[in-house]
Amino acid sequence: MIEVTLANGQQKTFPCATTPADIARSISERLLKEAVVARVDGELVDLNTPIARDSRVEILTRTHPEVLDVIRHDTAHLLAEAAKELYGDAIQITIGPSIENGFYYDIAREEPFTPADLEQLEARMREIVDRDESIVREEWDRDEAIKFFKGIGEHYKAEIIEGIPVGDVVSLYRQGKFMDLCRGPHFPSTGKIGKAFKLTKLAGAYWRGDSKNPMLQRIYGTAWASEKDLKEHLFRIEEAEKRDHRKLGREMDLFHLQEEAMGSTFWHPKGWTLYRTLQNYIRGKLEKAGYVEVNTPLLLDKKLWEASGHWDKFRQNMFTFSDGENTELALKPMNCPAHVQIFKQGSKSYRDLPMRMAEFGCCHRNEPSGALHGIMRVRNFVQDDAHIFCREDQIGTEVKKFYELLQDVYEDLGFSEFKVKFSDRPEVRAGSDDMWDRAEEGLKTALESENIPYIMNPGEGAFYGPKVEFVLRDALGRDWQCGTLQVDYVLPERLDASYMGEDGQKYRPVMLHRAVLGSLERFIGMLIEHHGGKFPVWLAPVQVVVMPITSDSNEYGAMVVRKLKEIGIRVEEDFRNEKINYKIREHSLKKVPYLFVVGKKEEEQQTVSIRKLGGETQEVLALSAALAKLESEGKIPSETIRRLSDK
RNA sequence: GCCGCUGUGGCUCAGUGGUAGAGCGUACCCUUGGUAAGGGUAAGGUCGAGAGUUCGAUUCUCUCCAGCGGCACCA
Repeated sequence: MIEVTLANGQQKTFPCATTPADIARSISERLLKEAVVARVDGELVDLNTPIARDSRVEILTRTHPEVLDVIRHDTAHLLAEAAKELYGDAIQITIGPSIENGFYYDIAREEPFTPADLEQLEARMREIVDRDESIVREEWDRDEAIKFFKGIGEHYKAEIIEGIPVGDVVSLYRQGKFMDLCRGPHFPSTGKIGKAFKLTKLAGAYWRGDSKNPMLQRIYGTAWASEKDLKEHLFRIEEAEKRDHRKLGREMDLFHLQEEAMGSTFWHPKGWTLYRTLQNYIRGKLEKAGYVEVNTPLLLDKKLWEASGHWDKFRQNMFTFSDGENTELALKPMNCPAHVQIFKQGSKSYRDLPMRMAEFGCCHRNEPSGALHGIMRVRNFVQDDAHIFCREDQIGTEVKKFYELLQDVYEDLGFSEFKVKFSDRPEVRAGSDDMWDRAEEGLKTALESENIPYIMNPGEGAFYGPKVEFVLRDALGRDWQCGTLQVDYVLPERLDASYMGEDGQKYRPVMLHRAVLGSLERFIGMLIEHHGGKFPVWLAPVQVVVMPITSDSNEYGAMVVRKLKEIGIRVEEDFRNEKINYKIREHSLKKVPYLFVVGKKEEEQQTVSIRKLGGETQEVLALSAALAKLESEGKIPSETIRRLSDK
């Protein structure tokens, strides 16, 4: 007999090898009917997994949040079964995990799948749900399983099992005539999976994620616990499409891209205003945080990149050419080596440290064509880059100061949430293990002493040092890695930077690479999507449009425009011979935060009728009050630094 | 770079083996209208580029380019 503790704390005894299904039945027929998987001592298992010892058992139904993953995984199996039924030996199945919002299955097939195939597959998946096939776990000997999958022509599956140690037992799941290698758990039958799923897209994907391997066809799908959840998800996708920065960039006349300059941005007047506003905002913050701004050459001799180590690792992603004489040059892909050159001019003393050197550095990287994406991933971009040259014992304070700056900026820009990721040494790297130990330790200590919670991101550091990444969550719940902070002992060594210490000896400075926004292009793309184009007033490229009701009020309107310009508001006038409805609609679609309507009444009383973007009503304010309102709302929020400590 | 899809006026998109159409936008005219589209007229296209099949290609085939969705990459 075993003793089972239920979720409500109740204890019951059952015969040995009782299954969660038996337990559910003992509680109520209804629970048995609704049960889909169980959690035994913290681990999710099938309903018919025998329980061998005293355990805590929780019976889960489909509405439990952890079950969603199982639903998605089950749906992936439905897809594989449907595909085998429809295409048989013409395909091989490989892997099909659950992912955020859904699942995918990678399938090997000569012929490409078409959207029509997706419809067929989806219809067949629904049939399999209707058939309500039992899903049964079987334990196989490893070698037997390999033989089995080879026998049915599933060589990818066989290859996966070959990676499992000899003598191990592998679990297979059988549903109808379909067998798949799988760890589980799964629902007891296909009928319970439900039909709140949809196949969404087709894509290529490399076998085992390696570009040297053959390419498989990946079918993506989304799956949910209920039809309602599915609908909501599809609605969210539609909303995201409406906010696409490429679409809004065009509609709001911010920028454009074209073939002749692929991967580079043509900033239109309004977009450039936005860009400059953001840049000036950051510039103000940096100045108050004790940075100095510099500017360095775009073109640098290849020798410098060889010395820094970038040539070795990134040459294929650099734009290089000869000057026609003896020199090979590269467009800088980043600013660090150039900043070291400035540091090296003259001799530096420990008294000069920390030296915080910032640059809105214009970088070029020859990104693979398939990587380009709107203005989010481009070949020509500007970073809000800076390098802090400091002593090792100053790392902690500098990390703290940077973190404060970062929090301050993110808050101003309308982000309330961000995550911190810690990336440690990658496989291919520069510098000794000893150096990496020190760099990783120093950075971790700095984070921990500031009580900054972080998650590990193993092996993802830069080639010269460990990296902290700051990941913003936008209004649609998507994550964007923006800020970064990297500790680097390698470059100062390689490029021979030094300072004189208190004892008159030469020392190597440590270099902290850091950015708050990352690439301005990418950040602006993200800002556009985060705000759906409806920027806070201080960022909006056009803050106010003044529009007279009839041409009789043009003169008064022009005066209002003049007054707004005098106080530095970005204002446009719309004196066209159009109805007020038409103008309201047009400028609302262009997402102008404030529309000032002026007519006879306003002129007589020296007021303006204000319509705020998204509002249904209007507010009539004295002109002087309206000016004061805009002046305060339109101000760049860098006037005060809230949490920044003094140097 | 790899796999798939797409490429028609400024934008969104129809369409056809016999060299093209709509809506919006633009220009002009009428309209002076109080908070999300007033009316009329007109202009505007080498149908992504090149080659091939054909009497004839925007349409079919091939190559290339770019965009889109993924994968790989991301100092």
